[in-house]
Amino acid sequence: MVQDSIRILQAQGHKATRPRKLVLEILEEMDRPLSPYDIQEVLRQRGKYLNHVTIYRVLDILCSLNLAHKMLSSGGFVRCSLDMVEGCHRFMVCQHCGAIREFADKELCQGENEFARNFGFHAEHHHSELAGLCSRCYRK
Amino acid sequence: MVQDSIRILQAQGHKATRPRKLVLEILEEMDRPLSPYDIQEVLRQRGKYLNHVTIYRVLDILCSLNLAHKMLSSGGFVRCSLDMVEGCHRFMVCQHCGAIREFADKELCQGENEFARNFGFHAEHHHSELAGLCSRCYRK
DNA sequence: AGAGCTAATGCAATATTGTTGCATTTAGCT
DNA sequence: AGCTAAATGCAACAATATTGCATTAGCTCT
Repeated sequence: MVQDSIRILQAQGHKATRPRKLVLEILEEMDRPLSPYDIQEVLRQRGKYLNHVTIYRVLDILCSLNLAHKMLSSGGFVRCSLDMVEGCHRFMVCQHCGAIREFADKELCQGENEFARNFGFHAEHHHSELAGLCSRCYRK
Repeated sequence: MVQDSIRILQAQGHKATRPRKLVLEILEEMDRPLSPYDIQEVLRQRGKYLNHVTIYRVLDILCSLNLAHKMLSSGGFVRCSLDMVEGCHRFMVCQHCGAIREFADKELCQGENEFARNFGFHAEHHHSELAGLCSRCYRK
């Protein structure tokens, strides 16, 4: 999976560097959003080091290629777990445990687009966050 | 309009203070998101002063009562221009001029809820931002 | 494999954004 | 007018993010 992302990076003319691999690995393992400093801390615990500026820059690129997303409510980053619907990024955010789950749906986007069009607005991409409880936390 | 918000504040046991009125006035006039420091700057230009901490605290309250919203993409705040659909906050964000337009729609929420339910997720509120071009900017 | 070129990193400094504790002030009540 | 709890301002600090520049390290081409 990290390999896939690396290949996409390279296809876009970016290099396959150690920091990029490390950041991708961390995001891969986590199902909750991590801030750049969180990522730095996780790495530190594993005896590895990256400057936070580097992490910011890696995340910028990943986001620009939709390989990661910045969660708006928390400011943290998650890796993109889909690649299906262009410009449609929807997330369920568990308010209790912080877990993230991404989904996408063309019909929802069309619905939003239609609504927007009525106001003369031309939508290009959608980012939606649903706050609530994941199945695990709901049971309690 | 500011008066309406003030009344809601009071109904919730909050006081009708000068800082709260000032912040509401500024948000009222703007159709784009303002950061707390932006608000402070606008006030300064009018010869008024509020501590930024105060502005943060006012905005916290306004958001908790849904009288304002924090725009996730920019971090800025806008006043709430609706009060129709509980827990449904959708925004068109013009990428060119920064203008914001809020909307809400029960069906969209039901659609998202249904999707979530299939993953065992129980959604409580929705915050969606559509990036694109407003009618004015689209024409260019 | 090694050399060269350019992109990427690390560092230091700084800017921006957000938070906390506490003394002082003020809105709303009697 | 006076009382009291709530709200503000201040100061200090914490967290997050950005910039310029010297150094390093991927990648390409022998």
